Amino acid sequence: MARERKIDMVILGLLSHEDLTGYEIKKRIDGAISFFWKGSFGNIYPALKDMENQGLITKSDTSVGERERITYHITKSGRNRLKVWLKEEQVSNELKYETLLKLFFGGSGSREVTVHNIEIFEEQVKKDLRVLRTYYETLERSQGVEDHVYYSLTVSFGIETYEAYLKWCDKAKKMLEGRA
Amino acid sequence: MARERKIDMVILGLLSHEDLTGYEIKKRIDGAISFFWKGSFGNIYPALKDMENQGLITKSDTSVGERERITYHITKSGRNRLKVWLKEEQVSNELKYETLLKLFFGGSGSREVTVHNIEIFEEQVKKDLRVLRTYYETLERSQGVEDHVYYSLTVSFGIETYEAYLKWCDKAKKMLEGRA
DNA sequence: GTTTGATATATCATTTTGATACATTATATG
DNA sequence: CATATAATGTATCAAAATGATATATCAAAC
Repeated sequence: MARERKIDMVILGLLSHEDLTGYEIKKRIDGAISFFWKGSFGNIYPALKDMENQGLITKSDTSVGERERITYHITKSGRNRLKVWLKEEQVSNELKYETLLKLFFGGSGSREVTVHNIEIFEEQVKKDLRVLRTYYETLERSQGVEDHVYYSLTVSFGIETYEAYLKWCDKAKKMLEGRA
Repeated sequence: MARERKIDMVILGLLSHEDLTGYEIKKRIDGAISFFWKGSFGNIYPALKDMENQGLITKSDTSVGERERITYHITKSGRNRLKVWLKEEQVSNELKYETLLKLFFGGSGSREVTVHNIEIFEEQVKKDLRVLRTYYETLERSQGVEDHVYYSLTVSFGIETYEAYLKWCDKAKKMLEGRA
């Protein structure tokens, strides 16, 4: 993770649409984005401080009464930083499937355990797929907005790959149960 | 990443098959495993030291001449640790697609940039798919070995998902070029 | 004979994770 | 209406992962 802090791009991307607090940023990441990226408070708050010092974002106090609230706004410099990143050639997609790790080392356990692990994965995928399909239907009903194209494509990416997962689960279970 | 150090399981899994040095462990991870997990020296060496202290592995000096070489061997306790992990219910598959992040925030750039980013992804996937298919063919030609079932399934997982990626790339490009 | 690449161990700064601490405000439940 | 519970909000910390770099030996190519 050394080198370029990726969370910066997530934050800038979100702030390019609307002003947000750190907490709200976390909520956004936990939504549709969670299918292809993650973030935590321990990640977000330091990044916000740092980016403010760099002049990529500005903060404004929007506290109500006793309740502390710091809303962040993207600057021209921040928008530029985002554009530069979008144009950068090299991308790193980091995939870590503990499920496959367990499968790969499955020889150290029993076949039943391996099959069970696949079933756990299958259940999770089915659950996520339901959520993704709900997103997709909502998008279908509200067409025309330019940004929706991009959103829609990420959701369809999820649906496409998750369906491939399920197809594989079926195949894998059959193979392990000696039916293939 | 706090909590349970996952690299331990990768190392134990590899050592359950053969004795290895830290360098060799890195090489194994960079092979077929790299499609679903990663590891670095800064990760492996401290883990080896720590696991040796815990009694999960033992080290033996196999240096040749001046050349330093520390070979690690899994203990009964280590094998047990591996089995316990295999049986653990909760798994976390952490997927980080910078490609999708760029797509999601594509509205901040131009359509051409977005399409180009998809093409970069597409090229990488095609390249990886060729490697995976080579693995698969090699496996087909050497059947019968029990462990091959597990290996074969991870490879087929990769092929299945990478094919889904390509299918999506096609769809996405068409959509962005207004052909859908 | 010398440059290049593979083998080998190790550490470091930076980033991410996941948990926790602490406090306020809104909402639901009895 | 009181009170419990959930949501909002900022912040920090230890542990773990990343990616780069340092250092050195040995084999092979040129």
